[in-house]
Amino acid sequence: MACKKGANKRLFGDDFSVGGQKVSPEMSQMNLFEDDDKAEVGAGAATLNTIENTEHNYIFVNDAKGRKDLISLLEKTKEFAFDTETSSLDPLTCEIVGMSFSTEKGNGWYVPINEDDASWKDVVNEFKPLLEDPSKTIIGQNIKYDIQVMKQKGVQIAGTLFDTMLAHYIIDPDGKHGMDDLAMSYLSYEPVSIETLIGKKGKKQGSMKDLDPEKISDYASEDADITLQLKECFAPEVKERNGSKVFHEIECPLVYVLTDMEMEGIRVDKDFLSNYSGELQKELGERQEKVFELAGEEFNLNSPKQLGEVLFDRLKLDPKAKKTKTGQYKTDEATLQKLGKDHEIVESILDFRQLTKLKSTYVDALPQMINPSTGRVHTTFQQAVAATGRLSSYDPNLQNIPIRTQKGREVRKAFIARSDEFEILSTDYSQVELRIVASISGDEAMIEAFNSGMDIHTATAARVYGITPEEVSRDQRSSAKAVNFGIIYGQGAFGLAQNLGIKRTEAKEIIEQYFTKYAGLKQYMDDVVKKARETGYVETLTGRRRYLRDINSANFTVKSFAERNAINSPIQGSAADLIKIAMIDIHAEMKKRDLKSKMILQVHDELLFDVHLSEKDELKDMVTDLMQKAMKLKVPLVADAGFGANWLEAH
DNA sequence: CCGCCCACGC
DNA sequence: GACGTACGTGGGCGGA
Repeated sequence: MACKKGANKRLFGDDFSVGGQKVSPEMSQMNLFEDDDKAEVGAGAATLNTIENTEHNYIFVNDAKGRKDLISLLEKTKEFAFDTETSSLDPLTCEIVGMSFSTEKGNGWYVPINEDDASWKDVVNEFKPLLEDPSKTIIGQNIKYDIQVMKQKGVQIAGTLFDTMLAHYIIDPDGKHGMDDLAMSYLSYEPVSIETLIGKKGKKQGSMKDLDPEKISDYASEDADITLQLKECFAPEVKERNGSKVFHEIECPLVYVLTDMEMEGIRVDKDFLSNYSGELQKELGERQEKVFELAGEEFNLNSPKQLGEVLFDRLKLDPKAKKTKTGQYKTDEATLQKLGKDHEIVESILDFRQLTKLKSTYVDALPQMINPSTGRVHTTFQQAVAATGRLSSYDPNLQNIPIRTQKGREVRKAFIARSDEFEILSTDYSQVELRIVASISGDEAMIEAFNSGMDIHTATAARVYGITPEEVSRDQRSSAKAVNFGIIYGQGAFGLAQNLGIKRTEAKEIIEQYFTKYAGLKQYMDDVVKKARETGYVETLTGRRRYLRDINSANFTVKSFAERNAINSPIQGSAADLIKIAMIDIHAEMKKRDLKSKMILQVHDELLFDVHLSEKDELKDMVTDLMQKAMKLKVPLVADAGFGANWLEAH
């Protein structure tokens, strides 16, 4: 079968049978298939088929009759691949240029749309009932994008989804999930590149909108065709790898949730940020002057290279200064911190660094990301990037808004409710990863600690130091907290020592005590690594797998890294599964109750809502309840909630 | 344009 | 004794 990773490695010519294909009447434009002009094959080289040498029937549908026939054909099929062509990559502002469909291997239809024509909406509306039919299965590659485009154009896709990108993410989360990569790996096929249509990436790249629709047609139909073929390929593979539940019940339904959250966006207070930018600028100038004065010269303080040379070549602050692998001096926070507090310059440099980061990454960047038509910022959640199963957020990244420092936290005041009839609700899981590790490992002591409702770090300290919870000191609690976190990441004595600023031997003792008291945890960590060695993968609570190819590596460092992944991935991944389930449940319930409030953000263990004042109590109760019930663990799940005019107040 | 360094979150 | 905490995104620098 062509449907196998690495199929592209095989010699050309052994998988050309397209037999068994039904040929529909529409296949009148069949391109004749030539199989004798590509016989030269480099030894071992990948040989890819292309549109030029592959049987296909792609149809350009540019009149009312053609569309009517296509729609009635699609209405008779239970599932089809769907793709949109657009004028840009932003689904909220782009124009739609066309839609393509495929129902079986080798076929495809392209329906051009021109938003400059008065009748463009009529064309879209002809397809509306079909696309809004909840009984269809709609197959797409990164279908969230197409759903958003269509929603923007007034069509609410509602069917069961099969996203080939997400399917491959389930099959191999560490892999690449782009369509071209997938087509080459699994179908031995190299799709027409978008660059042949609109030019190379960069400023000069053209737009689909400016092309002759007929020129787009084959490219677009091919995309739908390939997507359909990938679906055929991935569906059994997902099942084979125990991924049916996480794929069909979590990832695909989540697409609709993320669609709505992204399109909803979040309101950002431009004036507040503009004021704050001024304040930061003022302080930045002061810090920089201070540094230059103490250094005795001016230089680019944003350049780690120049800074390192000033500190270590000129001022000779540390004769044993560490260098990076590229030969520069290390100047990161930990390094500078160690130089000692006696150097006044260090404090000013670190202040400058913090202020620069805040200003450039957040305070100045966010207002520029406000969508002029909604007045809100709309992040994109990536669902197939983090190998553990977590989401990521970009453009802007709203999952790394500062909170640790006072000056950083201020930024959160800029995230505000949509109007004075709304407030922000923040709900977050308490200690979710530790609860999950307690549950997965079955460690009696940790389960008991959570069941007692005690503060977990205090409970841990009491155990490790053999004292009562009341006797636990601040230092003991923070040591215990550091170990608890270290456990999740597979940290060793070295890391813990560094973290706590203690000797390695001390750290080692603490860890040993820890594992004596939480023997079940130690057992879990050993077991999961052993399981990874035997099977080659680890799994989350929903069956989400991560393959760890390096788990038996002869290279100590590489193997150790894989072992830490073996420990961490099921924990982090199960937490990701958990909140995704909660999001799907909450989204469904909000829709069912037809609430005015909206879910707007997810930050790994936290959800953010824009809440109508009339729904405050109802929503808070419903959300925390569904979060806590999302999975049944051996320990209680606890979700906390808070309201505020802005994100800082609510959290 | 891209790799590196650094820093923000969970 | 190696090596030294998981997962991300992004800004600015500096060299190609």
